[in-house]
Amino acid sequence: MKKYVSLLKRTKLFSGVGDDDILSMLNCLNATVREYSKGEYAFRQGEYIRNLMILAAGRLHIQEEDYWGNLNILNEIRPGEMFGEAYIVPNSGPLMDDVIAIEESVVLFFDMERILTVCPSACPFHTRLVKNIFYTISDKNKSLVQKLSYMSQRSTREKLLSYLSDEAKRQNSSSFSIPFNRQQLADFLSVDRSAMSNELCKLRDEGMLDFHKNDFTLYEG
Amino acid sequence: MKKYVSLLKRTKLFSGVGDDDILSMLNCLNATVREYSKGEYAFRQGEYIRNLMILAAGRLHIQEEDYWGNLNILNEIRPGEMFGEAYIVPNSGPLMDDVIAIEESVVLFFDMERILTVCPSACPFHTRLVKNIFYTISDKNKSLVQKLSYMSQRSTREKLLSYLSDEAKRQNSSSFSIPFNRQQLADFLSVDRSAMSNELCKLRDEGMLDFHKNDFTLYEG
DNA sequence: TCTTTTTCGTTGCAAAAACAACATACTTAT
DNA sequence: ATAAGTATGTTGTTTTTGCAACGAAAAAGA
Repeated sequence: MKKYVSLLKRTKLFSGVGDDDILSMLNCLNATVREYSKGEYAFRQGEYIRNLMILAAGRLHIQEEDYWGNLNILNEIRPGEMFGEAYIVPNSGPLMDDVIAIEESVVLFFDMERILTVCPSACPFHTRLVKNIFYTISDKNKSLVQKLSYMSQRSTREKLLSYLSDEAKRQNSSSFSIPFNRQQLADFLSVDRSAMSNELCKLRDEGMLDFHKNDFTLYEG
Repeated sequence: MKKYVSLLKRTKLFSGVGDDDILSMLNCLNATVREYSKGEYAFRQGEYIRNLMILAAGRLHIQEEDYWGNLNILNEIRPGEMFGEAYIVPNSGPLMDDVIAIEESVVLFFDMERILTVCPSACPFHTRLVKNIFYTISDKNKSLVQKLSYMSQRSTREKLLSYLSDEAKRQNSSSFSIPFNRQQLADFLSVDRSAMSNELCKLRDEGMLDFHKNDFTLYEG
């Protein structure tokens, strides 16, 4: 387990916890390791999950196949990222996705029941851990809600406006940079790149905004 | 505070906690109450939130106005529901939405720091509370991810198929009922009702599924 | 510097969705 | 039972999007 400490201390879950404490917590949380070879399924749709996982190495895809067999990649998990946190809830039902290792991967398993059943005497950093998990999930929640608010707009134009408007708010300025190139932005908003590019230029021509590469400026009506 | 106990025991947050324990926990969590008149803002975009809230009575809308002044209602909060849980994270930045009372409303405030800083000696149900919050957020998270996976489909047809396919999985049967009428389903998937109705009928004519009102059946290819 | 690759805007076309309007079936209230 | 209201399906028109293809600009590499 020792060799994972340096990775874990950089994760959100163990942020602010010292090396020694991480080690004792790994024990406290009943941590176990499993390796997956490329192409192997870590979990399959229909299984029940009872652990919180952190990917230590490799790369995972969370994907689902619909009733008619169409594949859809929902998320890519990279080293240090937590997953499975949404399936810990009792009676949350079986996993609806597949989790597949697209590279040789190493996964750490934590006993979820032990995480939430606090043991302050034995493990002084337990409270910190609970907070960290809580914060991580809250953060994820927030970004999901935001993304949903972009995606629920009907047109490409409205999606763009709500996203850009939000970024302006977030960065507290009508001039700001976005972390996407055009293709990535289109993928993020689930629209066609060329149609989006077209719409952006229309908005520019209408005087609602201006941009140079990833730098945008919004103008008042 | 006593008069809120019967409401609180029915919330997810205090599920499994007895009346007396709820009362002592309200004290432990520094609970406070505030009333809002119809049309009054509980929070405004740009404010910082440091509490977890439960709506005791009335109705709230979480809404946002974009840079150009267009209003968008993101969520409706009903009595017993928790909100603000995503803004507790330190450095999570200011609130991006407005929270407005659309009816005379009563809101309970809980000190978030006290929730996560567990005090097992004084308050035996604290662990239970932490679990409940965790479960609530996880649940919310899960449904957000699911909805996002429907919404990220490009066409109405694909949105329908991914949603219906998921419901079949969830209810573990190719025959199942959905909790929406057509208009609600269209709103949920952010598509036009008549176009969706049209697409449903096409899918039926193609032999992929069948439906009577809210009861659906999916057929193998 | 020159070449290669990637990104971005632009266009035309086909497909799909939004919209509006209406007919029918179904519910609810009286 | 009847009338009013609501939900759903249907159709035609307009608008938007997706798609494919291409050239210019920018970035990355040799």
